[in-house]
Amino acid sequence: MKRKKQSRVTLQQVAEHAGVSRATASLIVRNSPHISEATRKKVLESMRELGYVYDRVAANLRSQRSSTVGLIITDIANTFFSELLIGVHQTLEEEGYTVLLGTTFDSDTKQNHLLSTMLEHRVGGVILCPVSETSKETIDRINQLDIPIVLAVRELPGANCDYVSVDYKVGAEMAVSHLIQKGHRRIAFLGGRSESSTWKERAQGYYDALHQAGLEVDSSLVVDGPPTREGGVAAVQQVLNHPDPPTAIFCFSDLVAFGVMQELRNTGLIPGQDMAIVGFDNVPEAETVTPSLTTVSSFPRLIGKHAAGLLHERIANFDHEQQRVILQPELAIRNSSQQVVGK
Amino acid sequence: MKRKKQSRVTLQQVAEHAGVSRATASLIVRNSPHISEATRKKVLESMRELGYVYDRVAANLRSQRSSTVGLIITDIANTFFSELLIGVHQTLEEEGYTVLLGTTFDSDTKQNHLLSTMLEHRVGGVILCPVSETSKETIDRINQLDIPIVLAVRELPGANCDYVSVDYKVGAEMAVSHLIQKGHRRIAFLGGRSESSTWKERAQGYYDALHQAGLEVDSSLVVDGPPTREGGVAAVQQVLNHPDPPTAIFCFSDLVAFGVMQELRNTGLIPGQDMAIVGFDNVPEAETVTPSLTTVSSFPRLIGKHAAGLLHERIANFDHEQQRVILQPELAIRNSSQQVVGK
DNA sequence: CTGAAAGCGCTTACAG
DNA sequence: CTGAAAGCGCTTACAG
Repeated sequence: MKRKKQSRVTLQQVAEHAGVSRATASLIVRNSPHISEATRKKVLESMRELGYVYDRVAANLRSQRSSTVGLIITDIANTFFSELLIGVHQTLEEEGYTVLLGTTFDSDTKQNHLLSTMLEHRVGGVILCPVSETSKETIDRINQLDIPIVLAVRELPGANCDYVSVDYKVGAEMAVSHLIQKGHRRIAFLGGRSESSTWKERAQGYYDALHQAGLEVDSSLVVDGPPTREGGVAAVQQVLNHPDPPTAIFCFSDLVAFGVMQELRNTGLIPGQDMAIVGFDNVPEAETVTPSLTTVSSFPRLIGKHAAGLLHERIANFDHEQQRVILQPELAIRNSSQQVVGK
Repeated sequence: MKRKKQSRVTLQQVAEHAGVSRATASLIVRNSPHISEATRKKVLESMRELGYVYDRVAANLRSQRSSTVGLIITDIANTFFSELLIGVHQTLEEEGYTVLLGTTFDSDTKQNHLLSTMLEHRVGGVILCPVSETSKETIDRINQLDIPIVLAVRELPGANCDYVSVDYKVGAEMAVSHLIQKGHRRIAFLGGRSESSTWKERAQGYYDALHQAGLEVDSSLVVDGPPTREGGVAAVQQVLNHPDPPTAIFCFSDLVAFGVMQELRNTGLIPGQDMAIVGFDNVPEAETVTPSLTTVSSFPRLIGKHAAGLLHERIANFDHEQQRVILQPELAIRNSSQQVVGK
């Protein structure tokens, strides 16, 4: 059975069918109040009968508006980002936006490509979780087009945009101070890209906590790498071969922590008992893994909500002054860090 | 510093700047081969200088094409769906599509709303992971508009669409047969919405495996519920109060299994030792949880790839005959089911 | 409320 | 390759 591709029903056809002008029909789809109830009903009925579907794309083209927004993240397989996405979606869909999603997998090329595509699609704004080596030109390009952009999660030096994130430095400080309080003196910091602002801020918190306790930083206990399970596995291997190995590990993220715990088991060590572990993010899995993971809550869904809110404001008022929202993290203490060190 | 919203550079302006006609400029942005190298270079240079951004929306409107595709899933926080999303994205972005993402959280209202919005945005097609109680009207509506649609993960009775999924029945059979082989005679089936095709198929596999082993089905060991961690917690509570409790649990999904394991621990039972557990999906966490979870691999990323492939074909050739892709699952045997029952 | 006209930024088709 | 014209489906502005 061959089916002919029927063309879309237009507002013109609806108007004819209902016996009104196209202008009137247009007012009705846009919910104008200056229409008598009788006409409105008649036209809505015609739409239903003809199976009319509003063409938002044509409308946006004519009125120079946009009802889409781009969201670019680095890794959707990371629960942190799927939570952030939920926050963005919830807020933006309420406001009537549709979200174009792109995942960069931390590739700058991919990021540029995605941004171009989104701009070509006339997005009204972009929420960007930038890749580590994002160039300032990337942001400049968007600013020049006067497309509102909100950075989330990672800051870009010199970028002139709204920014929303969590205070990673304070989070790292909380985590490391907690370990120190449990008696640990040799604490490693594993995983994460050392180029990224998110890593640098955590590193700063890590240093600060050590200094406050009068401990020296041993840079051989700081090993960066991909912020993934595999990255955790690789990083912990390096540290375990250390002549004077650590007794506790502060991990860049929960994902890294899971890799670390897995690899510890592989080498016969029991995480939480032979080695204290603290993660970062507080993903749902952190609660259910064994031992349950002490970690820093970074509230990704809330980050998403705030980013969406800022973007919405910025779209409404482009010249609004630049805003920064920095959420305060919280330490969730669980079993992976409870053992007190007794020498 | 007030900035005036500058309007978009148009192809017309580019043409004028380069001293060619608008038609020629249009041919160049569309990579037509009938253009001399010199002209092409000149025009591309003008584009760069003026900061031209191709307006794909206007182009699509004129040419009656679409470069977007809708993807509707039920829960992005579920790794199964984020993996599926990755598969869809990878395939579709290669083909030049941009993905509009929507999450229904299993609400029919939300699903209808998302579909409407996507149709209004002129999507070229839709990949739908339908909510459990999707009405046939929902699909009819899309079919009437001649918008290609591919169903993924859940089948809808009577829906006249391409479909891609995993053979859940066979997967469930593998899981339950494995438990029977380990000596279990009382095996519960926990979690999942009993209205959904994905549940029914698993249930069928569960029944079949029991029958093949000459075991009777005890319907009090079958407890449905939300396909989430919380659902697992709730379901296992019911079964633990059973006068003749099971020795093994086949869970609707890994997520349910994690909830089950968590709750077992809460009640003082050791998962994998006091109670054998098998999950479904094989999410990354299944490997790292303790005990590591025996589970059925359902290859969500591959499902996504196939769904995207089918949609792409269907867009290219609307009258192509209806296709079904059913992937074969695999059992990943780990520690949560290794204990042999000795009475 | 209506009607006729113009225009958003592009593509298409056609005569040169 | 060019140029002028028409049109995708809508909104806008304006005279009635």
